[in-house]
Amino acid sequence: MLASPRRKKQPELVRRALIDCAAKLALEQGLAAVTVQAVCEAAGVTKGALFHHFANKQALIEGVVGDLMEQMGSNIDAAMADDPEPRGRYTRAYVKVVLDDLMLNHGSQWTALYVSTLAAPSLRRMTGEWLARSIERHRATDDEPHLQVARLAADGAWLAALLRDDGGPMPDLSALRERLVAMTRKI
Amino acid sequence: MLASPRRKKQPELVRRALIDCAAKLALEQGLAAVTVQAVCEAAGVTKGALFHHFANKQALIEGVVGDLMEQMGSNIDAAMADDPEPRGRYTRAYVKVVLDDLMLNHGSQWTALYVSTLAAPSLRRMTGEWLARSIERHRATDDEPHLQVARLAADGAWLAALLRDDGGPMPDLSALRERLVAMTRKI
DNA sequence: TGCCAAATACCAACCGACCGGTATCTTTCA
DNA sequence: TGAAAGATACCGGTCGGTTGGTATTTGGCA
Repeated sequence: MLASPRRKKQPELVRRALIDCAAKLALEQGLAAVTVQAVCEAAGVTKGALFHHFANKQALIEGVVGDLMEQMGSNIDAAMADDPEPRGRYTRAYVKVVLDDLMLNHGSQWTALYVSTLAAPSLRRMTGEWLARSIERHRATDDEPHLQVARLAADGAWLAALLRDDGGPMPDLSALRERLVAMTRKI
Repeated sequence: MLASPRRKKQPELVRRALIDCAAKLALEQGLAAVTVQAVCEAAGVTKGALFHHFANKQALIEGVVGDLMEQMGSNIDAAMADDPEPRGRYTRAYVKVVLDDLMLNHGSQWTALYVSTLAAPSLRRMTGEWLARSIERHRATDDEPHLQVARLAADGAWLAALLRDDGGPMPDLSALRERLVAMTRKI
């Protein structure tokens, strides 16, 4: 990712910074706070730089979402690599990644952002298609109803974590994780 | 609800119209489409009227969300009234209401709006507190882990329905409903 | 019951702030 | 030196909200 360390300008880093700052703004203050100006200030560049890297604001947001999906995908792939049992492997990885993220980051740094994207119809379509492809790809091993329930519950937990970001503590997440993982093994 | 039919001005109806139009806009075109101007045009009044009924835009949106939660709550109460078994009654009602709504409205007319509210931190807090109170109220009968999983799965289904509003058809919702309801009865 | 002031309901016009986006110029690097 | 990277300055449009006024309704009193 890093270019030669001697160069002063590192456009790749600026691009990343813009995406990261947009993500941070979205999850901390809501999607409405993601203005071009705010993102530029947070990233320490001007609008000229932003519009040099992204054709328009929509492209920036899509960059954020794409980045998010990419991370999610590689996390799931990593979790799957450790699992010898083919049946339900994808579902187990999905559950683990989602719940571990919730436990580690105490409310998940991605949750709010992810949900933010659902508010805009265009981004919703983008996320939905990615998820559909992801599930379709593992249809051979993860198509049974009880596996679907496990994945849905993980999504629900993720939603619940979002809703209680100041409120009381999340009920035992590790127990829930074990319960859902166990659910993928029975029958 | 209706006042005397002869009167020309019926502020209660105008207030309702504003809330309804805001909700409609949000779910059809996303929360970003809910501008004060757009809501007023849809309701056939001017901005003066809107700001007479609501202190600011935030108050209008909160009105929409409050209305939504009220409907949800009364639907759940109605479903609970038909259930003789106390244990898991709330969870069963929750699952039924959520999934029936999804089945009936083919993607749910409320889903998109509900998720839209999650994008804004203030509304997120509002929704979260309502949900927490709702669960707390039924802690005596619905606090067991497998009931929590059922509710989370219902939430997940609701999220999944949102993501596939144009894509492929939802996998068998009525089967999922039966599965989750059955889950509330075992053990 | 009829009347009239006060409160309510609503409208038309307007405002400053800020939005996304562009045009143009300067700096930096290969 | 020429292309890429980024800065500065600016634009038209729209946003949430206000102002000042006009209808309509209501409640108290004769």
